[in-house]
Amino acid sequence: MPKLYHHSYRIDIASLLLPWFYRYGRALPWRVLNNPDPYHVWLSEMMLQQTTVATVKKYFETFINRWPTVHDLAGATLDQVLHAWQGLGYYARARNLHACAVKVVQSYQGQFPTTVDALEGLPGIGPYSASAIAAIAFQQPASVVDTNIERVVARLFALTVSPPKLRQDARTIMNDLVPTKRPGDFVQALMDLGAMICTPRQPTCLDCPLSQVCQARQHGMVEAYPIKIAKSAIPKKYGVVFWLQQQESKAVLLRRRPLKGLLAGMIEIPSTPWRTEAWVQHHEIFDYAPVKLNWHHIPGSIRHRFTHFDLELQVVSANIKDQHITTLNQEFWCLPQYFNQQAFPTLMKKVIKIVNQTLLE
DNA sequence: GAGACGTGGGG
DNA sequence: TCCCCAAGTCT
Repeated sequence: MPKLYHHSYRIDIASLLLPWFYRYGRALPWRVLNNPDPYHVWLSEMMLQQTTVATVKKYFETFINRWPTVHDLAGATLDQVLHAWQGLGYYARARNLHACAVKVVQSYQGQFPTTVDALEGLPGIGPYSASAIAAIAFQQPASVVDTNIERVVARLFALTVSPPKLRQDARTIMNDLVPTKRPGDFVQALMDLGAMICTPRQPTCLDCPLSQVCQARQHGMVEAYPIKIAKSAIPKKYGVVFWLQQQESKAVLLRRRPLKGLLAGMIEIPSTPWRTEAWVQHHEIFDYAPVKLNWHHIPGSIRHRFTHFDLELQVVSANIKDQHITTLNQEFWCLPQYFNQQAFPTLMKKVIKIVNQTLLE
C-alpha cells in the first residue's frame, strides 16, 4: 500500500467527484439515475469490454430493441446473437453473452444474482464486470477497477508498480474509497473522469475536480502514470482467399469457422491457412482450393490488423458451372443478396468489398 | 502468468 | 501511414 494513501481520501474524493459527475457525466443509453435495469447494465458491460462507448451505443440499442429482456435473449439462437454481434469484435463475448442469458434464466429464474461472487460465476463476467454490475445495478460497494479507474488511481496516489500488480493495488484502494451511499455513481464518475479528463495522453488537469489531491499532479508527472510496458512487435501473416461463384446462380461458397479460436463461429470465405510465410508457390496455394479450377488473381490485397498479428490476404476467384463440388464439413453456398444474413466479421466484409470492386468493373 | 482474442477512431 | 488505445475474460 502506498505510504501517501490516507483513509480520509474516501470522503475527499467522493465529495469532490460526485458534483462534477452530476454536472458533466455522460448521458449513456444504459445509464439511468435510479434503479437501472440489471439486464441493461450487464449487456452494456459485456459490450464495453475493450470497446469504445461510441461503438457500443449502436449495438446496445439494437440488442435491447430486439431482445428487451434476458428471457428474450436466452430464447434467441447463438447464430442470431453472433449475427447481431458482427463487427463488434471479440466474438467469444457473444457466445458468453448467450450462455450467460441462458444460465440466468435457467438457474436464477431470469433475475441476475446480486453478489460479486455469484456474478463472477457467470460466463463472460470476470472480476471487473462482476464488481461493476454489483455496484451499478445493485448498489453494492464493490471494488471496481477498469483501465480508466486504474489510471486515475495510479495518478491520484502516484503508484509506481507496473501491471498486473497495479490492478490488484488499485482494487485494494478502491475497496476503501468506494462509498456505501450510491457506489454505482461513484464508480461511474471515476470511469467518466478517466475517459473525459484523466485521459492516457494529454489529460486536462485544469478541468479535473481531483487535481488538488492528485499526487502525480503535485509531482508534475501526470502522464508518467501508470507505468507502461513496452510492447513487442506483432508478426505478419499471409493467406489466400478462394472466391468461388456459381456461373448461373451467382451463389458464393462460404464456410463457418470453428467454434473456438479466432473469429469463432463466424462466417468466412474459404482460404488457405494464415501463416507467417507468404504464399508464393501456386501448387501450394491450390492444394487448399475447394476445387481444382482455373483460378484468377484479383488485384489488390486486404490488410487487417488483429490484436496480436497483422494479416494480408490475396484473393483468387473462379466460376463453377454447377454445384458439382461436394461441400465439405462447414461449407455452404450463399447468394450475394443474402450476405446480409451472414455473420461476417469485418475482415470478410473487406474481402467482399474488394471482390465487388473488381467484378463490377 | 502470458498470450489469445477484433475493431474503429484519434493524434 | 503508423501507433496507441478502449468499461476484460479466458486458458
